[in-house]
Amino acid sequence: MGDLHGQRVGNAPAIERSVMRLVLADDLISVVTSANSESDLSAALHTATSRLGFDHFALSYDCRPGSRDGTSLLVHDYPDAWAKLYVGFDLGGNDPVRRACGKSMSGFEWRHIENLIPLTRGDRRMLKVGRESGIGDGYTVPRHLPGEANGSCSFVVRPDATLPRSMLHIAEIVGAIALASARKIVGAVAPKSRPVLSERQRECVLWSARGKTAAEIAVILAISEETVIQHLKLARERYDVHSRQSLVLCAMFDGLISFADVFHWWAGT
Amino acid sequence: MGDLHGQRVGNAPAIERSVMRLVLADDLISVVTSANSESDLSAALHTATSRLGFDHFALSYDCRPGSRDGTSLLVHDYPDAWAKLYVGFDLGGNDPVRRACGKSMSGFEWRHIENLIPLTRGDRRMLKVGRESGIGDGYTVPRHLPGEANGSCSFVVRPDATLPRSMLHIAEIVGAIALASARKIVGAVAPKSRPVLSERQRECVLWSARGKTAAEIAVILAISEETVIQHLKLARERYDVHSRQSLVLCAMFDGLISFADVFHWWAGT
DNA sequence: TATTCCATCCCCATTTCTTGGTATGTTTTG
DNA sequence: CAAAACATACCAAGAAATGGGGATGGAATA
Repeated sequence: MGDLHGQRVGNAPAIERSVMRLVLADDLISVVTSANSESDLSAALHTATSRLGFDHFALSYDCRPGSRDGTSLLVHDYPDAWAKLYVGFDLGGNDPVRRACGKSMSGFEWRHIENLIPLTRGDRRMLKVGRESGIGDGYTVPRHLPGEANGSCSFVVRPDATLPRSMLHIAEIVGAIALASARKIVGAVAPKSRPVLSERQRECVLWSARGKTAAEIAVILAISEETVIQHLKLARERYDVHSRQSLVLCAMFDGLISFADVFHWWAGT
Repeated sequence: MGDLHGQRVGNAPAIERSVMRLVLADDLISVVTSANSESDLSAALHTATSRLGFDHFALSYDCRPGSRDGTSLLVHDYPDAWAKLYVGFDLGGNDPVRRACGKSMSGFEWRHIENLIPLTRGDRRMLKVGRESGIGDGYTVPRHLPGEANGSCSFVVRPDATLPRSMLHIAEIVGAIALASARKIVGAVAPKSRPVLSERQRECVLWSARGKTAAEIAVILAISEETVIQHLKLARERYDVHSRQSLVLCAMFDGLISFADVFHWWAGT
């Protein structure tokens, strides 16, 4: 084996551990990927949690962040004491981990949470109560779909234990896949035959989303203003909506235009 | 991942490949993590790209409008032909990969892009032109921070090559870390500079997003139409936009309203 | 306590959008 | 090939949105 890309691989036990980690990762990934129901997902995460060296997990997926009657999914195996406190006092709205999720693109250790958000006294009190209820340090994988959903998947150890640091990257992948599965489960967004706009219609909608008027779009696309109006008219009829706001939203929901399309252009101007 | 799952300890070449992959992953992660400038990041991604078995990479990171300096970052090593076409014809606004980023929580293969968004003829044409310019299949890792930024990191192979599937999970991690580094380089946006709408303003924007006119919103909220117009006016000024389309998009990007807010209401009415 | 922000209401001039038509030539597709 | 879809262009009436002025009372906050 020896020298790989300039790095010594190390001794035999190290190799064995590496192989074990990778095989473990592949195993867990396939298990979590195949989860097609809430109970499947819970079982898969339970398995992953213990085999990665954690004590607890919690996955939450909210289609409507901050609202009440939205589709949401919460699976966890937290100690009863903590679960009761958390749900009973609606601590979710004040959870610093949850807040930190909005500030990170990838997984983070709870011990480093102050690098992401400032902690208030209430936050520290909450973390302390958590420790008293069996919740120690943790690693949380956040994911966001602007305008659609927020989710997080946390792997947690007991108060007297330390995070299995060599497993964090695997936890990151497993967590991400678990969230994708969660989205599949609650979303169940069937790829139905949606009304697709023609290319020209899409362009007009995009420029409209960027805040341009029909006259401006006409100049940009080098066509008549009447033609632009016609394209937008037909596009509205396709979606059966009567305003540009709704038209833009429909096009965005269908993935015909994206935030990046709009904001990137804004940034470059 | 099924192809990975089949690999088992006991097969010497398989073990070697596994160890190589892990060592490679650890190696690349530390290289990409330590990137502290645009050129660092470019070099790190260049290394990662070739060692993962890809031919090209492209990372883009876009901050939301309103943030001051360095609102976006783009590093890539695409062939000149494609880069010139892409920039010259402003193909970014039509890029289906970019659009698909808004619909996925984790990395996706370009060949499966139709599972995420519908492809128009123009999209297919663009992909075809890409292939003629040396851009084949790819794997893109998207990340979103509501109200702050969108980013994506793509790893691409030549048209005649196939994606190194066993490396995709490592690509996912490397891509995520690269985006985190990009965020570090560009600089996190101060959250207080973000315009926040008042509750009433937000309500008006939401009903506007649902396709209601000012007069209708007035009836719904039981206030004067003039008041509704005033709320929307102030909201537009906060975001410095001049159309309801843009206003709705800004509010949605900031997480003040969501697709669920709009479409669930549509569904339930 | 003073100031700022919020919610509410009003007016007016101008621009833009929506809706209803019609029309011609090209491209795609069954 | 024929039918359908697309891109282009035009007209006209009425509805809606935008941008510019104001004004009041209350709540929060510094």
